[in-house]
Amino acid sequence: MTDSELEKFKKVLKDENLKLTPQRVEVFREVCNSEEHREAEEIYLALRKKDLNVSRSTVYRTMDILYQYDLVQRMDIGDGKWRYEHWLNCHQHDHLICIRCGTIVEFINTQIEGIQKDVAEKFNYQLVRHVHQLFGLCKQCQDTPVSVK
Amino acid sequence: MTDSELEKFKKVLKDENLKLTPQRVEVFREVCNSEEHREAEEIYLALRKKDLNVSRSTVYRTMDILYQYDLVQRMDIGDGKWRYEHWLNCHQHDHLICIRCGTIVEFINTQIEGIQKDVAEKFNYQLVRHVHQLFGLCKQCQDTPVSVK
DNA sequence: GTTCTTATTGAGATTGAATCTCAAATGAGA
DNA sequence: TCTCATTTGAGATTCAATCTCAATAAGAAC
Repeated sequence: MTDSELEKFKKVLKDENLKLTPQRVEVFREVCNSEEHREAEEIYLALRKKDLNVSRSTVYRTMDILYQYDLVQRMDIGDGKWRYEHWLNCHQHDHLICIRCGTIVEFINTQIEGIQKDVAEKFNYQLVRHVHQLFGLCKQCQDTPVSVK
Repeated sequence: MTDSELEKFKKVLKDENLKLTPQRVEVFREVCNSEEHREAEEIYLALRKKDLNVSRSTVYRTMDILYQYDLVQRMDIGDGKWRYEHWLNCHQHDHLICIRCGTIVEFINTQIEGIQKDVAEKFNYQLVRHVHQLFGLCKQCQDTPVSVK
């Protein structure tokens, strides 16, 4: 987490009359310093492991704030859990997800963006956001036989 | 629900050693005869309204079977509930979803399919399925002021 | 049609992620 | 430093979905 990222967070808190607490800073730092796409529970456990004891409730609440004010991105791959990723210097990407091992890879395709705009326009929808996820088997899982119990 | 659709369902049940029960047929019929994208609960209530008393458990279980054997399509728009739609004569479409009123419109764009294949290939993923959802405001919601309580 | 075996149903209990509650603790402005 | 509204933490609650298990019913064999 760079200083400018922290400043951005502080500004949002100030502007929204939210308090700058150590817990909130630790949660934000934890998200910023990882390139993974993690669930709230994983972020909570990562903090505990570092002896930064922020409660589960506070992690969930802070992730909500971060998402609400566009400081993190979140995605739902259909298993009922939000996955969070930092949203710094890397706007506008979509995801390739391995259905066996769960590996998530990001991709950018500017062509699709244009098509999305066309589709929305055609149906008179004012586009706000989109979800575009490709599910498949990553190279490694294609080459690894399914283990038999 | 046409006869051929019912036959298809019967064949799946037979092939999988599953029994043809009146409850399963009613659930399948209910899904086939609607063009909506409904949650299991809504399907359950629709059946009750018609005095076809199939239990909630059975509706959930039957939807699982129907999805598992590709007789229905299901989607997750991020609110923690599966929405089901019949999957007859209309494969391969994606969705435009109004973030205010929830209206769901289907769209087909063959160009995107090609791009998806290219992306998967580039990352060495063997493509299995995809989720592509555009969220925005439908025409009506754009023109309707937000009601104040 | 009858019998038998096994799958299915229904009602309620359980799960698990996320949210809510409320007393105690703590920011931050005065 | 004081004050007060906000935040925290722990546990309770919510809600869709799944599981459990006794009662029921499908459907194969005869």
